[in-house]
Amino acid sequence: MDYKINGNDIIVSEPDLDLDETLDCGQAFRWKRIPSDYMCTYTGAFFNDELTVSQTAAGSFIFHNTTENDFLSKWVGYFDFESDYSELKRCFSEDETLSKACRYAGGIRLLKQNSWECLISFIISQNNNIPRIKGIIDRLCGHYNGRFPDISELSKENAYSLAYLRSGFRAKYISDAAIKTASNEIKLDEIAEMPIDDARKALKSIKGVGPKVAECVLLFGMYRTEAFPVDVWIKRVLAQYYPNGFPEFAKEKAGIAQQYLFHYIRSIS
DNA sequence: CGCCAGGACGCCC
DNA sequence: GGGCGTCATGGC
Repeated sequence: MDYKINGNDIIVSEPDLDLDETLDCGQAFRWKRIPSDYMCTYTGAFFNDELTVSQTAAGSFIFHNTTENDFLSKWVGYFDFESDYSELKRCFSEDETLSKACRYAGGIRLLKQNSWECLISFIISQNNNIPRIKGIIDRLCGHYNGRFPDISELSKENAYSLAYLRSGFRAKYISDAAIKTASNEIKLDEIAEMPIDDARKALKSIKGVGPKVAECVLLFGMYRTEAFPVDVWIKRVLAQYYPNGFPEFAKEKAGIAQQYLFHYIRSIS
């Protein structure tokens, strides 16, 4: 990853990033694409740090109105610029299906998101579709002047006071997650460091958090790349291409592989 | 209109 | 411990 400062912007060169593939692939729900003729531009946030970022036709990236300090301390980590995705994809390409998946959507990167926001977001995601997930999270943040509510704020709410979200049966789950986190019954920072099966068990003690949501929180909110969310699409991939199990060499980064496979299988189905 | 959405719960056997 | 109806809401 190479960058330079241009006035109030940071210009980044990074071949293994595609903004559409990364910011609109169902791992984060608050990025909005700005219509433009000549550039792909998104506005969004890493928890409560807002950003507007563009991908130029030439393939470089503009981090708008960003200081070098903010770029290095927040966005380099968020976009996982420290990891070498070329090397990762080279490694994945040892497997034929993964190789095809990497070629199909090789611009996906794993966003290192905020664990609290991820927990609430993926509780909302269950049995739901992406446009409606975005709508619910949009109403949630709209209620707090455009920022994501912190733990104590949301812990004061209940299923009735959250009716404005129109999140249906998920409202009571959101409330339970907030109350358990605010009371330190759930310590997200500690869970992030636990052996993965202990972390899974702890997350699933929250009402509305089952295997799939727990895995998403671990992967997207705690950067546990060995976490492997299994939904109907990934079940299909496993049955069709990996009847003898997922390849051992990719297990440490299985969650990133899952991102490529998810979009690949959907594109050919 | 009916089907389904990046599921989980509660209850059944 | 696997199978199944149910849970709100709205996109299509």
